[in-house]
Amino acid sequence: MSRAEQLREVFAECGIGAALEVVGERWSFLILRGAFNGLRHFEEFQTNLGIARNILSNRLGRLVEHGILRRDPDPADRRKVTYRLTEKGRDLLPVLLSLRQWGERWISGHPSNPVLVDRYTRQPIAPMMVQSADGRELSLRDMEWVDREDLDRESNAA
Amino acid sequence: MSRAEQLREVFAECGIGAALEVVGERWSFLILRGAFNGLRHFEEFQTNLGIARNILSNRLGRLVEHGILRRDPDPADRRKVTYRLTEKGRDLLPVLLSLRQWGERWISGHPSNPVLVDRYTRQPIAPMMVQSADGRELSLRDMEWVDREDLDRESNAA
DNA sequence: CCTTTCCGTTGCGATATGCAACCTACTATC
DNA sequence: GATAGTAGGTTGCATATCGCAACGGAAAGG
Repeated sequence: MSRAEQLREVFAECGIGAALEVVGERWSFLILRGAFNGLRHFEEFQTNLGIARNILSNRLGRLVEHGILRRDPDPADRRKVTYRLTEKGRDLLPVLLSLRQWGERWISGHPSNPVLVDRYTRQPIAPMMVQSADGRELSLRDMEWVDREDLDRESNAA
Repeated sequence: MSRAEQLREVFAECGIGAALEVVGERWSFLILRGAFNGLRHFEEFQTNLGIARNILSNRLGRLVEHGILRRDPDPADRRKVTYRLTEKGRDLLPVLLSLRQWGERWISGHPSNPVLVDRYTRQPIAPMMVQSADGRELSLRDMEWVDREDLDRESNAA
């Protein structure tokens, strides 16, 4: 097995590694943040993020390849191309929000702008947290890592 | 203000960028995954992840610098150094879990091992989701990006 | 002593990124 | 319909980061 294949295994043996293979490169998260905030066109991403054009091109291509963004011609202006989130891409919102809330709390020290609010109550969304199946908030002390097979044996024994 | 300028402001201050400066490099998330799974020693990280030793040294140093890991001598063996998560580091759990769940759902297609369970009910934890302040699950359609000052004006007007 | 283990560091080649210039469609203006 | 400008790239080249293997000091262990 080649070194590259070994690495791929290391990355892929866990959902985190699998996810990072797709969105773990530099700029990918920032491009996605832009997409969630309404950026659609190449030039918008480029000027707003200050990313190098070749890298932006590469990242957009990768995100499209992996089905996270959809690439369509702009019907209003045939020079333009629109990049938008697919469902797979939109489903990354919890990742982005967790990261953002952590950054606000521990690095920048203050909430950033704009705020994501409940459209109807106008209240900012709640902090992301880990919850039990029945909705209680869990801290690390309340949790345990269990091998999947051991867990199956437990439930069979019960 | 032009649309481009509006967008520039949107991105100027954001916790995501701040967070990525600290944990956005290659391997950082995987090292943290290891730490959450109980890895403590340099050699454990190295053999478990297959990461190059110089890079591992660099990343551990950065994570310690930023207060995400604590570096202590091992009282039982003075050759050894233990790296453990600080509170700031443990607070990254929602990020890691969101990423992992996304990877399981959209990339690897199956849950990975081991599973994080509620210590008492033995049930796997719930999927990470975005919630309103009063605990309802929100989808993107239920939410809206609002400028912080506009939001303040809204609440004053009400 | 002598060997092994642990946590790095160093040198060097390979890969990824940044920057500027260039290119091809298409659009807008006159 | 010639000219200029815009959108979305590509290409060449410099720099930064990464991966690998070899080496080193300090502490166990025998």
